[in-house]
Amino acid sequence: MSGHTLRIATWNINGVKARIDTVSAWLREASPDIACFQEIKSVDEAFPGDAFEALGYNVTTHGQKGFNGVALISKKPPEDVRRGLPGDDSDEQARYLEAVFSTGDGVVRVASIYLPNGNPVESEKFPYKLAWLDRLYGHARSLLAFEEPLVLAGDYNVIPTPADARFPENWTGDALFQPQSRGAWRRLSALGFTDASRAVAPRDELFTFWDYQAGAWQKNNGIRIDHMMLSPQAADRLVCAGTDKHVRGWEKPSDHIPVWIELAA
DNA sequence: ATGCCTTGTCGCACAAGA
Repeated sequence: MSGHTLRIATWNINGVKARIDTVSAWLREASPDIACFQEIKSVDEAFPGDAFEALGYNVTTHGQKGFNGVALISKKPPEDVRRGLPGDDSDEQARYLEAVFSTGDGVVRVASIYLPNGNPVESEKFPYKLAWLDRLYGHARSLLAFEEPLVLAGDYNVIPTPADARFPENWTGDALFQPQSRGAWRRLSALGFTDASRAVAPRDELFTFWDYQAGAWQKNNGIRIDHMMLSPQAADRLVCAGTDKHVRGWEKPSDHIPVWIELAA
């Protein structure tokens, strides 16, 4: 061990154009080595990469018009960039971006994931979510064969357990808390991934999302849906984890907050 | 609660989010 740590974060920023100042302020404060963004809501050509490059970052995007879209912001340039989740060539939604980064101690593979919301459950959106979870399972299993530090980070749109919601009874009919969604989450975990936030703080609230509506933030009506899943080789290097909850109280906040880990590097 | 906010779109309201 060199004694250094690699700081990796994930944040659903809810629109990069509306969040340039907020995101820039957070990058200055948190100084992550790698940041995974979701819901950039921008095509690649319109992504304001200059603002982040001015802070010393490389910018890699996988966007689409209006909705969805993911990005990787990194102090070191990415290698082996993969855009899109394998398993369905007809899927045109930009929800998956993966790359490899060199560190002081080998490489780390990082994915920025924006899982489908899936509501309402009686619509076609819910089976799309479950199919996407199945595809993620298959791809994650294939990546585990590399036996390297791997971080699957992002907005999973899954509330894993009742402890991950302030009012779990309010979510029983929601796609985020359906038995099928939670079952798919458990199957992914059972492949051998470590839920970094829970591993470090088993009993804390650790909410990552508070709705803009009905004073959810003021009432602490939150849920934990942004997760960082670590391969065994990444989990072996886990030093600490946390959330930047104070960012939810800033001007023009996203409805999600940054979630981060530090890996020995 | 179909509501409550917020963002993006080429809008003069709407879809989507969670």
